[in-house]
Amino acid sequence: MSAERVQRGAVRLFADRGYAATGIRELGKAAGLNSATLYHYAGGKEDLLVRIMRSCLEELLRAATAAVDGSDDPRVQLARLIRAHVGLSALNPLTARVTDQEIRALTGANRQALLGLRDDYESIVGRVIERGVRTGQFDVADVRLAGLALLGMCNEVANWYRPDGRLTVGDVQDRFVEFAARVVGTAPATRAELGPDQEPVRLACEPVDPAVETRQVT
Amino acid sequence: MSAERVQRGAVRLFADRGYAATGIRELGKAAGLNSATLYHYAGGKEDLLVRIMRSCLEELLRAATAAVDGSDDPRVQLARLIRAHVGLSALNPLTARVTDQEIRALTGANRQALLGLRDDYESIVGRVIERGVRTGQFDVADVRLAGLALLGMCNEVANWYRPDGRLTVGDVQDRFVEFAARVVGTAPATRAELGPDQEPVRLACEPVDPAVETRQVT
Amino acid sequence: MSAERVQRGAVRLFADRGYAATGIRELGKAAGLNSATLYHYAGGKEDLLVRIMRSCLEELLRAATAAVDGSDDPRVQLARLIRAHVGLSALNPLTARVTDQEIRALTGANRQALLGLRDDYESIVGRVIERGVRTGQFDVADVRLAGLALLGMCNEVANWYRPDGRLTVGDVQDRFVEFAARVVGTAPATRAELGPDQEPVRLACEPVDPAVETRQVT
Amino acid sequence: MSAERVQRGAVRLFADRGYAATGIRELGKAAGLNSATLYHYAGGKEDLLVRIMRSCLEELLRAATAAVDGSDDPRVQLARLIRAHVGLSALNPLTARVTDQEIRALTGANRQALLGLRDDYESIVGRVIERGVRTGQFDVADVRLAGLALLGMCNEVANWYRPDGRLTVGDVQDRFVEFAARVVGTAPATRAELGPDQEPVRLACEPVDPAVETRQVT
DNA sequence: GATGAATGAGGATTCATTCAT
DNA sequence: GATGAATGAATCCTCATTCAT
Repeated sequence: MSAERVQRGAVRLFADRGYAATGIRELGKAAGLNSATLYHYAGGKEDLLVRIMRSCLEELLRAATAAVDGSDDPRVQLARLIRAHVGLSALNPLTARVTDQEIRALTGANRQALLGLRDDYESIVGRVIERGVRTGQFDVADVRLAGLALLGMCNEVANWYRPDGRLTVGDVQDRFVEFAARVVGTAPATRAELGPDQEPVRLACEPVDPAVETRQVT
Repeated sequence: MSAERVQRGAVRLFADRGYAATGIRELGKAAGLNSATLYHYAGGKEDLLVRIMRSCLEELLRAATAAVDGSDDPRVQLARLIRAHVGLSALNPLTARVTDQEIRALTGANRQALLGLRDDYESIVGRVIERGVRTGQFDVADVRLAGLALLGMCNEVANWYRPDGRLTVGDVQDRFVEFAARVVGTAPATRAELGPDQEPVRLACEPVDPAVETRQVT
Repeated sequence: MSAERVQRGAVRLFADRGYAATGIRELGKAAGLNSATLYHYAGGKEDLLVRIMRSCLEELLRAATAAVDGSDDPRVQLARLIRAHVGLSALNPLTARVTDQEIRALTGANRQALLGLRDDYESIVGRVIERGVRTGQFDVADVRLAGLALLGMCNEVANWYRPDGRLTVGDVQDRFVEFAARVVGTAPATRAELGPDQEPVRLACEPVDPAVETRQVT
Repeated sequence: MSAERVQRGAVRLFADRGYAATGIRELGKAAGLNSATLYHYAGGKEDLLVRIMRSCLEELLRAATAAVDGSDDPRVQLARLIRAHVGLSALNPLTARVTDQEIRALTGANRQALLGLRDDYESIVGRVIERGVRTGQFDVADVRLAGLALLGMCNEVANWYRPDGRLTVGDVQDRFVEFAARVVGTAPATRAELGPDQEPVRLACEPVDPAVETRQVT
């Protein structure tokens, strides 16, 4: 399908140069299309970006909801959230990077809608920490700050993870679950507690060979 | 001095819209200058960005070096590093954000030079963790990952800290020192161990009233 | 028949926005067709315009010829000409407007052909005035100017007449016959002199509900 | 002054091809400027058109007001109005044509504003006819229609008058004053009644050598 | 008879930059 | 030190048109 080829080319370029610095002709060339034809599939540059970001945020939100719904134990919920976030970011680093950095490029209703999705996700994380603190399982002085620290940690995974690097997605998930547990002052949930692993989803818009310059994990 | 007014206006706009999306006439207007006059002070758009980023990275590097030089104890070094990084980011959130996000906008030698500065800083952090692990004070399974987690946490401070928010710079520094200590599996250095506080530097290019849309800490 | 639906949609759009400002996709949408299908019926944008204008000018010419042929009395001929022109314009205001204003949009042979038709019509009017002056029935200082004044008066009917307004087509015809007679310094021909009324023709390309913004007669 | 050269070139092209069919690059070339430089002077294509049309309508309105203010006699007022309208159209045929035909090209507030000016002018004409009818000097069955006929006659002057043709501006004014008087059923005001002649204004935006294809008076 | 896909050319506008004043 | 004028190149996007299906 051609619409996906367009998106994949766009994600690579947006991740590399940034949305504003990427021209429509470049986007066309990356998809093997005339720049005019691109409008047939994508309907404008911002629409293209919106669709990419929306697919990423909606999947993140879906995965986060599933993570929280599967258990009542904040320790387990937190571990699953981290696994979901890290997994999605590591499996789709370019899409995740674009989604994280280019919200400012959106205008009007598009911006509001996607900011809303992002806020929805972040408040899921916040509520899990709150509950952990209430149950006494977590030990955090400032719930809001702890959430921001965790989100920061996870968000940046997309900036350095490389599929062809030293670490598998599972490795990074495991380590980050531990980091997160430590940040909130609890023991990481065990594999047994987590239940069957939720495979992170590979997004249709994520380029297959992310040969993009980035900080590589070695 | 007018060159500083130019930089401050530029930082605000770059942080808000991004470098590529900011026009040189906007930069001029923000500084109260004709766009042609701007070339007198800043000598082109990329030069302007380079100077901003260089001042930020050099200060970060200076502060990190000072942090490490003042002690041999990895716990103390880590705490001081975190305080420096968080302090600089929180006191200069717009500049820090631009510095973190716009390296990709640079070309040729400028890019290489600033990537070099960033790597220099990151390797200081890496070495401190390594030493902590070697001395047995830190408990980390993967040194590289721990460094990335800490850097991620700290880098994103610039994305949400607000001077007029609920928390002082010192508050955030204190909490993040604790988070960092937990991530590497150690106890945070006490105030006494840290010695006299190194005041974070307010950069000349940081706008005074950062009334810029961002995720606010509440 | 679909070709007529295409023409009707085109006339409305051309009359509203102008030929050059109307896109071929708009034309398609107005006819409920894909823009490619439109080529099947109309064979290109200019062809579409030519056919519209030609049908209007040919009808005008036909009606003018019939008006002149029916009598030898310049007073009667003039009255019939005016009735024909005003009737056609009022019954087909959108088509008439397009025909009057968009000759400049035509190229090459198309332009020459339609300019020819228009000139043919105008010289019929001119000859009637000339004859009236020669017979002493008309009192005009400058034949050419009188013709231009009459044509101007009648041409603009298409710019303000509204079928759903206060006046019927017949009303306007009657008044304009009187105006024209006065301009050339004669008494208007009576109904009896005119003979059986020639009903103005409703063109196939004229949209049925001319809900187009125009100066309304109130 | 360069801004006038821009306007003059624009008027010629707009009158010739129409606003929508005229490209910005053509406008630039006609003024001997790069298309980008044109924005320096004119600030966009629509702005350029608006300024042209406004100058024409404002002058028309000014002249009409002066015509009416100078006398209480509807016959005199009418004659002066016609002289003003015809004079302005004949002295500035290209500008007048553009002003008359391109209102539809305007958008939003621009359109409203200029439609307002046009309506103001037309209602001046309407009121003069009304008064003439009330005083019994004019003999018209339908005031509104008489006004439309007069306006139509005068408006089209811009479509055929040529400065280098057979007739002077004064000739056309004289004849049209007579036509108008006849249309409303009165005797034309004499030169003595009219008082000192109001010279029609040559607009700054009217091209000096109107070598533009048009119906020539011969 | 109808259409989605495709394209080169061109639409208006803004770009970063230079330079004479 | 400061600026208005100027420009070629680039911006995003729409144009009219063709053609395989």
